[in-house]
Amino acid sequence: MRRLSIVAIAGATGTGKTGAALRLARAFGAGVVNFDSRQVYRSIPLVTAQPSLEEQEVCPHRLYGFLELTEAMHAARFAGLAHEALAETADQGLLPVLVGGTGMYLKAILQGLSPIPDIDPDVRERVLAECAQKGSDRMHAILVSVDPEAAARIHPNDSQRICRALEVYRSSGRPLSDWQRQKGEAPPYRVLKIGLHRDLDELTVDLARRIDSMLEQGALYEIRAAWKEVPDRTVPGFSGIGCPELLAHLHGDCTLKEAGAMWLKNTRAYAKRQITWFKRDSEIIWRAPSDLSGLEELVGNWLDSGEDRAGAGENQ
RNA sequence: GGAGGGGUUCCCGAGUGGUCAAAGGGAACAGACUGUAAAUCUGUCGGCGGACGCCUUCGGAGGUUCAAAUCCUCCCCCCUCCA
Repeated sequence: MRRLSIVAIAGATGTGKTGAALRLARAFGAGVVNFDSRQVYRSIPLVTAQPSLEEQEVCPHRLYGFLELTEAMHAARFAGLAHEALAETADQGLLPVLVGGTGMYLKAILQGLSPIPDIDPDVRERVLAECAQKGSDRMHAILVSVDPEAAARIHPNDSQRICRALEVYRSSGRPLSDWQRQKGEAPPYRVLKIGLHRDLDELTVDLARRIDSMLEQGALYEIRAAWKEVPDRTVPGFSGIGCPELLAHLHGDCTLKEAGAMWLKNTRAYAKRQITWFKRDSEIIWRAPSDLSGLEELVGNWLDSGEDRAGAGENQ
């Protein structure tokens, strides 16, 4: 992997990351690489707030809207795709700019993941079935006996992580905690992390506005079409906020107004989780979306300082 | 006008003499997080104090009782039904 200089723009949903990225595209000739776990789905660009076609015309955009609703994504797979996309962007002579809101994906890209092998699908299915039957408490007790270290870290109610740990053990024959001792390899990137932060209450006002605007632009129509394509609510693509709410309305379970209220509530809660995640990252340089005036200077200086040290050619 | 039902902590909602600052859910706040991560999960959640505790709270005002959100009286408001 080459030593690329890349900019990462992080922040909660609706803080204007796309806009900030386009500023960099205009100023430096950048290419955007997504790191958002839901914006990868093809059939639901509006509901997942993918950059519009006009926005995507400003510069090359990668890893948006390429996946079928039925297909699952996960951090390791995404990181692999992102490395390719970053390299391709650099090959075009553009500054790669990672943009997104999935903290774990960004971490997987920038720090790497432990080299845990893929899980045998049969094992996975059996574990999930067993958990559904026995409940997370008893599954946790089982985990204690095979991987006490992981069990100590995972709460007995956290069925998702308990199942993951058990899957890894049963599928690979080694405890998850054992695998995780081997840290992932961080790529040799030189990274500038920029975070966009807004007060949550202020952000919520805009999130409400954005939902109204999505509905005006045909979010309901988009979901109806997606449902026609894949009439299954449990499919990975429909797990993004907005989908379950709109599907509930389409099935007559609630009014559109109620669906909108739920959508907003869930989006706000999600934004809160994103803020919690990113604020722990001490490498992030925070900016207010209302004042991005120094952004180009910040990035420009950072690029210059890197060239001095690493010499020419690192970026092309 | 008559007959019922109801007003509970930010919201919904349990609670019908003590074990009630009051179940449960939601919201909110704080947090965790290496392969589902827009997921999953945790803690706090009337005020003050380290705990024991003290103070304020269950529409309002009185009363009964050692003790009331819970019983009685009157008053205010809401809903349903009959007129």
